[in-house]
Amino acid sequence: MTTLTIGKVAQRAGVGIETVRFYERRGLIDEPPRGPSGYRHYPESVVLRLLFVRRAKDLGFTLNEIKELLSLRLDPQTTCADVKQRAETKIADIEEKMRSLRRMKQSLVQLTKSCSGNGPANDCPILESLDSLEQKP
Amino acid sequence: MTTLTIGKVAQRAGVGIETVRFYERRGLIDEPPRGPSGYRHYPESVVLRLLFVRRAKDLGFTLNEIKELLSLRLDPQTTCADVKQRAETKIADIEEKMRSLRRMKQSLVQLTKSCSGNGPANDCPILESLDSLEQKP
DNA sequence: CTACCACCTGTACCATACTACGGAGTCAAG
DNA sequence: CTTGACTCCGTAGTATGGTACAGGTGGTAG
Repeated sequence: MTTLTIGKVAQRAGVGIETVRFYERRGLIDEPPRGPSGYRHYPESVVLRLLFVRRAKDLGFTLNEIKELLSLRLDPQTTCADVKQRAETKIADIEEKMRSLRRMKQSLVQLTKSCSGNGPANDCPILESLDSLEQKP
Repeated sequence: MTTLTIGKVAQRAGVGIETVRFYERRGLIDEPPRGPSGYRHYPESVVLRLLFVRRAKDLGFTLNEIKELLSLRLDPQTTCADVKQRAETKIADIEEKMRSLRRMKQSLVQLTKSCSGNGPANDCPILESLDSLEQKP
C-alpha cells in the first residue's frame, strides 16, 4: 500500500502543508503513522477527507462544524436525520445572514439616494444620517 | 463646559469602557484631554461619535472603513461624491456576500432534498455528496 | 478617615482560519 | 558524498473586534 508524504497530500488536496498540520491539530484529520524519521505517512484517503473539508467549508460550515459532521459519520447511533438537521440549521444561519445583509443594503441604498453627489463632504446627507439615525434600519 | 468620564461616555453610547479605549487606540475617537490624575475628560460630542461608529458598523462597515469615513469629513478636499462612492462600494460588497450565501444555500437545499432523513448516517446522501462533489456550487 | 467604586496601564486572551519562521534532521538524485 | 528539496516541531504573527485581567491610583460618600 502506497503512502503519501504531507507535501503530496497537500498538493493533491489543493491546500498548504501548514494547513494539513493545522487540520490535524484541530482533529479534522487523523494523526497518520510515522516513519522512523518522524515523517507522516498518509493513506490516500486523507486526500478525500481534505476535499470533504474544503467542500463543507465552501458551504459555509466552520471547522468545528465540519469536525462534528465527520464524527457523525463514525457514530453508529447517528442517523441520516441528524445530518439533515445540521444542514437545515446551516440553511437557517445563512438565511439570517442574508436578511441582515438585506437590511444593511436597503439602508445604504436609501442613503445614496439621498445624496446628490455634489458639494463638500461635511454637508453630505450620508454622513449626516450616520450622525442622527435613530432607529436601526 | 461639562466633560464626561469614560464610564459615562460608554454608558451613554451603549458600549463598554474597554471598547472606548480600544476605539481610541484604533484612531476612531480622539485622545481626550486628561485631568491631573490621568483620567480622560471627554466632551459630549464623543458620544455622538461613538453612535456614528455603531451605526456605520450596523451598516456593515469595518472599523478601518469607519475611520476612513470619519477622516473624509475632516478633509475639505473631499466631496460628497467621495462619500457616496464609499457607500456604493459597500453596497457592491454586500451584494457579493449575498450572492455567495445564495449559492451556499442552494447547494444545501439540494442536499437536504436528496436526504429522506431515514437510515444511518454513513449512508446519508448529504455526507456522500460532500465526499464526491466535483464542481463548486 | 476609610471604604468602595471608577479609573489608569499593559498585557493577555476569545474565536476564526490560517500562514510564517527558525533551526534541525531526512531523503533522493547526481 | 554533497546538495537541495522536503519534513519535523514549536512558536508567533495575520486580520477582526473586542473582552478580561492584574496591580495600582483617584475621587467621593458616609
